[in-house]
Amino acid sequence: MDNRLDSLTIGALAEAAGVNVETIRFYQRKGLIREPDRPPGGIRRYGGAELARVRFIKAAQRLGFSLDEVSELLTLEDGTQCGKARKLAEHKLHDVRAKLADLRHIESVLDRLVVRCRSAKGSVKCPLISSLQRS
Amino acid sequence: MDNRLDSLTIGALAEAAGVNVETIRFYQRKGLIREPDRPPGGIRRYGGAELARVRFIKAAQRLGFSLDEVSELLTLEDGTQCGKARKLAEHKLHDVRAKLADLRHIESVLDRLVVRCRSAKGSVKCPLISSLQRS
DNA sequence: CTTACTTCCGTACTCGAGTACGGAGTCAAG
DNA sequence: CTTGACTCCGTACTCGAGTACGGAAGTAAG
Repeated sequence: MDNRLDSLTIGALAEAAGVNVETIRFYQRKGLIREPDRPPGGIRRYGGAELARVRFIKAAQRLGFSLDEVSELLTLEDGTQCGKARKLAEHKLHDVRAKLADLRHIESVLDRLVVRCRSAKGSVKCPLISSLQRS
Repeated sequence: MDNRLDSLTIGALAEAAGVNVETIRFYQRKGLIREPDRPPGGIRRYGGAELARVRFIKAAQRLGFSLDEVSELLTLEDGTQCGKARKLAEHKLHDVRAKLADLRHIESVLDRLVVRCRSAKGSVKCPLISSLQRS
């Protein structure tokens, strides 16, 4: 079919996926992508399947999944075990919401302090610093 | 004044600040807290000032400041350079808001996918998995 | 005085996700 | 057939914030 995509060197694969060669090798060591057989005394060739995998990994990472979690997702590649995939996503969503709550709290505290600092021109002590000293 | 707080061993200091002894030693190496002189052949004693510093560090960390940033904040301890402190806080607030935006986006994508997975009972392919394969 | 707990100190390890390095082998162009 | 680029492979390093280890020396209680 698509010959350009079926005999990629590791460099071409990396380029096509927008990652570093070392990243491909790192994923191989982690078992995230298959390491094609090496023709005796030659170099390995990669196909569209490997490219798709690297892209899958990157897409999952953008949603906040760690490589360990990605490797679980990869075992569900065929799309027939939606329940398991959903569980992983629900769990991640939960994590994300927890982080959001943390950050929102930090945002509000920081925002209040910044506002106080802005209107503290010449006040005795910096509100930010004294807040840190009190807490 | 408060003798209990003015001759703390490193262990007592750590305990009082709610951190590990190794953490104190680590902060000392980083120059975040002063290392009291060691009486010849004796052990170091810490005072309320060191305890306040550890607490300051922990409070700043809770607001998202890294130890490098905390060490900048510590140079403003006297509270007379509110402008500088405010700049640091504004910058951090900016970072926090950027992270919030990222996370909100992730949340919405993940939430949509989870919802689709829930109502995809028996559909041909798991929406989450196919989304990862497409992106 | 002994025993058990701390301190001191340097070094090394942890986690996560890569990145860097160096030497040997291979491949394609001129 | 040489040159330069690329691959292979193992090992080591990066960052951030600690944690762990191990041996020597100090300290407190009985």
